[in-house]
Amino acid sequence: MDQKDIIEFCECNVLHPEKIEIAHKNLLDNESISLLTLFFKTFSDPTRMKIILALKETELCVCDLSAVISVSQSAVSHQLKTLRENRLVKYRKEGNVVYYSLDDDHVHVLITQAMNHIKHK
Amino acid sequence: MDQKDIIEFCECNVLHPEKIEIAHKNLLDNESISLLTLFFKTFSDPTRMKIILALKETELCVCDLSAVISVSQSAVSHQLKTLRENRLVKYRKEGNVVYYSLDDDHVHVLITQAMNHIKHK
DNA sequence: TACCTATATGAATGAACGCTCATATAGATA
DNA sequence: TATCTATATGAGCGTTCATTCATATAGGTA
Repeated sequence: MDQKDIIEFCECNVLHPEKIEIAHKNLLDNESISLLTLFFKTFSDPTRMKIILALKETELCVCDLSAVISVSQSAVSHQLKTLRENRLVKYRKEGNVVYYSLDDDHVHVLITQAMNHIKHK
Repeated sequence: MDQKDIIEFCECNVLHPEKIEIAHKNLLDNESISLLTLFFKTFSDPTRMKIILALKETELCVCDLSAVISVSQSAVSHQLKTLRENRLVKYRKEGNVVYYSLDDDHVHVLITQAMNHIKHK
């Protein structure tokens, strides 16, 4: 992309072309930005976060989840749908009962790092 | 907390007390949940994500940022306020011009890990 | 078959939020 | 002082989204 094209958008005149060039190299394409922000958005809701924490060590049925995190069955089901769509949980059915578990072991590494960030501020 | 209190909320009856006890130990207090989800929420907006990426290697003034990520000055300023409040950026003033830079070197580790997660799905 | 139960889901509602537009503020300069 | 410019910010608007409520679905059991 041309410097000219990059700069065109701006409404003011205090521009630093060398810095802008460096910054521009670190940007990502829109598709990546979208995937990235949607991923983080999944972790930005308290109900979903509680579900993820609850499933850290053991599978739970919807009823268990509702009880453990004190959220209505319907709300839990709605959020489980979001977590399923983002491939963060998987499930198995046993008769009427659906057992959910984490689909990604690495998730808790991310959460732990975020906690450390918060603590050190 | 008593099993009885935990279970009270649930509307159904298929409960697994042993699993519930394990899950319950991994929950966090409401304050921690709130801090954690607010932290992730900061990364869930495309404009803020672009700002963070742009600032990876160099400081930029508001005008530079607006130009690099092609977002209006006003929108950039609004999002910078959010990033400031979450202590993700710091700034220095030089006359009229305000230079922003990242306040946390670890942030990009988190983003890189998130990217890896997405790629492997 | 009829009914009970665990889970899923559509619609409605209210709250949160990101943008635009207009304007305020503050530093620089004439 | 008067004005110009870079940045900040309040109000308003439209959209997104999490919850509740009502209901659908599907598996079990009598």
